[in-house]
Amino acid sequence: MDRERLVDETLMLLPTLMRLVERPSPVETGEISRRGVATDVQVSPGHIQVLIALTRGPHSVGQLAEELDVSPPAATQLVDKLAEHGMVDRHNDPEDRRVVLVDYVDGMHEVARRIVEDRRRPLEDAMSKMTDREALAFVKGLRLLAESFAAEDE
Amino acid sequence: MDRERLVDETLMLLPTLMRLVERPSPVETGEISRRGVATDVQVSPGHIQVLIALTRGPHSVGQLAEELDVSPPAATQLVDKLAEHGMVDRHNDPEDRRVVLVDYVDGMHEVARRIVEDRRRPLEDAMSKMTDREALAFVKGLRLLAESFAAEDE
DNA sequence: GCGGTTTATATAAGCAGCTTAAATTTATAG
DNA sequence: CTATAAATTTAAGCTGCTTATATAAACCGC
Repeated sequence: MDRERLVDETLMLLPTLMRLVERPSPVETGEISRRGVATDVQVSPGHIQVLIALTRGPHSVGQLAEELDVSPPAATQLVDKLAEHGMVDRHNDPEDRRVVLVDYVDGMHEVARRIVEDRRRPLEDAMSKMTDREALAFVKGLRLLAESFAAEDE
Repeated sequence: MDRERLVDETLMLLPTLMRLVERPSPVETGEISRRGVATDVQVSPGHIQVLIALTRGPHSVGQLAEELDVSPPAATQLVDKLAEHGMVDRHNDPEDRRVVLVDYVDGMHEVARRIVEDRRRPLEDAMSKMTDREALAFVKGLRLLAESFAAEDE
């Protein structure tokens, strides 16, 4: 098969997709405002990642950095903004007072679920046009690509 | 099938993949320096997109902006940098002197091919671990996702 | 042909999200 | 009990985008 064409198409598609994903959707901020959170909230993909990670329980800043594959300062920043908007809370780990545990503010679990839900919509739309096999292959491809690029810079 | 899990995994994977793709690979800049172009060249994904687009012939700045789905100033910037490094050239379209046609500098076609080749490597690695069906499904997924996100902001 | 509008590009200013380097606080080890 | 290491934060800086504005060329109705 002509892999070369597929590779080139991916090289063209990926950055464009990246820009689209980053591009703040006006709909989204509208949705959020309707829920009583500040109108001008900017939920970036990184923030969504944090919100999703927290559904699996509280995380330290370092764990978040590792899970998202960003530097610790970047994780701090993400948490900062979510905390500003009252979505998450920091408290010290009693076991090791250096670590900062991040968790949802009481009651915000549900709000987070709905914010993530908004972000999920375009993905669900896209996946609805794939067969099960295709959807699985797509996610597998993302995983392989992430591994491959990660391997590149050691 | 459990699409919800796939969607969530994608929401976690995509931003991380984006960061990895953006992350300048030290190897790459080294490769480039060996070819006589300045050592500190930073070939971003956007620049790669331009180089690939130009393999299909000269493009106006506006055409590049449209093809990469970026604003015209962003396209100007991308061309600026490639021109600084002597990769591409601007000349006026004789048919319409407002449009700036961008094309490879004489002899740089081959250099561009090799620069793109470097960028292609991690993708080829990843795709080598997929079946033909999977590779096709993966690219189809990227296309669908791009369409879906593009549809979101009108 | 001639003013007024549209189109293609460029310049300017600004912002978001990352990075590395340095500072701070707490834990650990000898 | 001091020296070192680890977790987080602060600070500074860079890149790649954006919108708003400027400039030059083309087009259009008359």
